Amino acid sequence: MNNLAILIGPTASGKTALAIAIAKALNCEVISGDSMQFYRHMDIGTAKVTPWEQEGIPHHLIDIRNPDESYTVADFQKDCYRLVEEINQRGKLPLLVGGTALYVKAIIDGYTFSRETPGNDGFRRAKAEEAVGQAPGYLYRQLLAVDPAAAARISPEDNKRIIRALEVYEKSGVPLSAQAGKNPPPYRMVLLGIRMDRAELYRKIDQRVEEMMVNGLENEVKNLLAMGYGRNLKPMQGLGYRQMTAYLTGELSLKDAVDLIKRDTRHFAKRQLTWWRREERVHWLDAASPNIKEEAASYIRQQLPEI
RNA sequence: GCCUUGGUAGCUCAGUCGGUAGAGCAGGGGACUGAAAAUCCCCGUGUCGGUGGUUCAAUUCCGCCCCAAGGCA
Repeated sequence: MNNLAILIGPTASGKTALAIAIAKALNCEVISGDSMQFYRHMDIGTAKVTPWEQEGIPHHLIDIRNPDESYTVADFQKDCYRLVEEINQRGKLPLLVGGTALYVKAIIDGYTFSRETPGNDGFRRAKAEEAVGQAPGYLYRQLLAVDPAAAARISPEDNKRIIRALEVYEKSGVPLSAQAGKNPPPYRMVLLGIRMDRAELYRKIDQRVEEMMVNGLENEVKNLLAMGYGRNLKPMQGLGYRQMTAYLTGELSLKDAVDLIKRDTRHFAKRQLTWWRREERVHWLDAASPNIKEEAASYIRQQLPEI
């Protein structure tokens, strides 16, 4: 049976460093579960592990797409399952390190994505335009008609989810609610989470944003724009990139842009916490503990005795 | 020293023609199945600067005091 260790925690909580320590102690290869680190040329704003920091530990699913190439949860799930297999075959332990909770959940719960309906930008744009000028709830009423079960779980204001549900129905003929299920992989899994005092977390976030500025976030975004990667691309709407683009086009002062990055990152961290707060499978480690590395490694050893 | 304008939620401010007050932001909680660092939902009691007075009733009107900003000297 394949083993899989997973490390989760909000942004700036210290996942990267802890992952390296665990990997060295337990002979791991790291699989990145971060929806922004898939993209090349986006290093500073995503706080991507540098080659130096990797200390020779293999890292997967980093720098695998250009910013204008799509890479979805379903793609990730497929790649991650494959990697878990391969790494186990090498006699090593895969360590999934995730900031993007949806992606990690897709792995550990085995989300079953609808087969024939990958995202279709054309459809989405057309749907969004169709709703312009219509009464509120226009798209939601369409969804109620074709997939009431999905509609019941989606807010009438949440147009992105409404459009996706309509997309699945119209492209496949099968309601989203009838396709979305779970099929967890038969792995022996250990799930570790980093817990940090909220005020401390927010201080770390502010500090990290300042460091990104010193490290040249502005130039990184300038280069992306110069390469032709515009603000409409998904990864360019990520934290740091969106606000810096607004600064570079003169819509924000530098100070306002930096303040917004900090604020939006705090909001993001808060949302990340919501995903895991009541997840009983997580074994929480205190970020303030001086022995966190040893605690992490020994917990994994204890849960996966045969590694 | 005098004049003016302010002092209301953590911040910026609105408001009460006298019946103890509400927005935005911050902050908190939640949802999440092919955009997810995205998207969306819910949560507002605070000596209304202090102190006297008028009044059945003052955060609101009046006096004095304190603080801040601007102006005149």
